[in-house]
Amino acid sequence: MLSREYLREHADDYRVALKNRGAKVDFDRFLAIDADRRTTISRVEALKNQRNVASQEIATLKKNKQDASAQIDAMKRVGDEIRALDERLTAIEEELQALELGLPNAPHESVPVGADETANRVERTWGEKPKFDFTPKPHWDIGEALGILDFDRAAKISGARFSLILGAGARLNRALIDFFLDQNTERGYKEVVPPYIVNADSLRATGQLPKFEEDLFKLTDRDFYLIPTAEVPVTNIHRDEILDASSLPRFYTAYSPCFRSEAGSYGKDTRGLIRQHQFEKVEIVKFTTPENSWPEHERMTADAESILKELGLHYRVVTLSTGDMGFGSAKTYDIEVWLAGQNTYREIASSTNFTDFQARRANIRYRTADKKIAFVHTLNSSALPVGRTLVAILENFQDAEGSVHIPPALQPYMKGLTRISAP
RNA sequence: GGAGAGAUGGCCGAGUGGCUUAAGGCGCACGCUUGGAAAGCGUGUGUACGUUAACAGCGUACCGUGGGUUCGAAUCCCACUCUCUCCGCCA
Repeated sequence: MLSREYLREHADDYRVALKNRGAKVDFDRFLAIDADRRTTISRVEALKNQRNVASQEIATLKKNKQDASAQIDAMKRVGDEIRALDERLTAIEEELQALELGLPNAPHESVPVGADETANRVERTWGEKPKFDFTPKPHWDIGEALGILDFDRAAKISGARFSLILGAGARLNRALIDFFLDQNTERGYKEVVPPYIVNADSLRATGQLPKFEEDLFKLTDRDFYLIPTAEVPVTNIHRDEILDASSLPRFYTAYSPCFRSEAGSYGKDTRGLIRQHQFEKVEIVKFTTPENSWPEHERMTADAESILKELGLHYRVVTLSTGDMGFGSAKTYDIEVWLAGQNTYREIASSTNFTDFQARRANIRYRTADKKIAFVHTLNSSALPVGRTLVAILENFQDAEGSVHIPPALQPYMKGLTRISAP
């Protein structure tokens, strides 16, 4: 959500932002309703002032045992007017809120302008593509041969886009969670275990609702949703709070399962672990002051990158273009890891500065040193997703025999196991 | 799942229709006092929206949330949410 004042006073700038995003929203309707709201408020508040003054007079008259029926009759008419205007104002406010919740964040000036991912800008690359003297296999072939991935049985248990991870693969899965959390807590992120089921208010705060309900799993009997990412419960930790400036920045990290309906993505990434209804992820979240959010964004991205470096996984960092970035984002870096078996880079982490977009929806504020109140900035990144990291390890560290070598950084988490071999 | 009790400012807590622009206390800030401090005394102390050059004034709203009754609601009525206690169930 953006401030109404900003939208009024920088309407032309925002129109450009909408065009660059390729967003189709009725911004002119928003401006018209906003103006209507303010004139209506002025009218009804003048009437309420009149009523407040009159009820003091009525109280005084009654106290002195004098007749107040003329004043009461007059106020009955004023009351009817107030009721009518209040009803109108409620309708205006409802429409205005619906419209403003549908307005995306304005991209930062450093974001490349473009319609889609072809306009994304590569910022840097780390490591090199591993070399093989055989044709590297995709992870689904490796995993099934090693007996650590079983998609057929997962389909029997649940359906398409679910996975069953077994034996050493499950052990590696667990090791990754532990390793990621250790990496993040060493860098100052506070570990939390949040709820994995949240209410609609929380999803509205982070921006998944109202526009993206179809991406979520909703419980049918109650107003509950399964979280699509730990970003949702962790960002909502401080919803409706006023934090002290001295307590900022605040860094959090959380492991969670993530649930996504992936509606509309039929036919995409149908094989393997890349796109699942349920996956696991460790997330990092930052709350900062506005003046610190951009340097903190760079540091947060570097934090996620350093985990890939520890694992020895080749990657590149790209800045998403205006047409490719998410709804609430002011700027997003995607970290794309190399997948040797599929001969391509795939998104493994998404590092976003939301500026005050989520903070306004979530009403997360802070008190500055000189006692003023302002919205915080929120940021988050994967650090890292478990399944896709598992994929990268299987594909990049396979050998000609079909075994997979465990990166040295993970070996302590695997009781010293150095490789997973065929049974 | 059943029964009961609650929800008031940063915190505690009074308040059952108009003298509440929410008493009183604690905390906090500033001032007086002091060699300095404590104590004491005094003053101040929320948020949002509207108006505005203004974070100055003025106005409106806010006593868990949403409706209703009334000239007027923290106070009366209805629904809901959350918290606590006890019972049942359960990892």
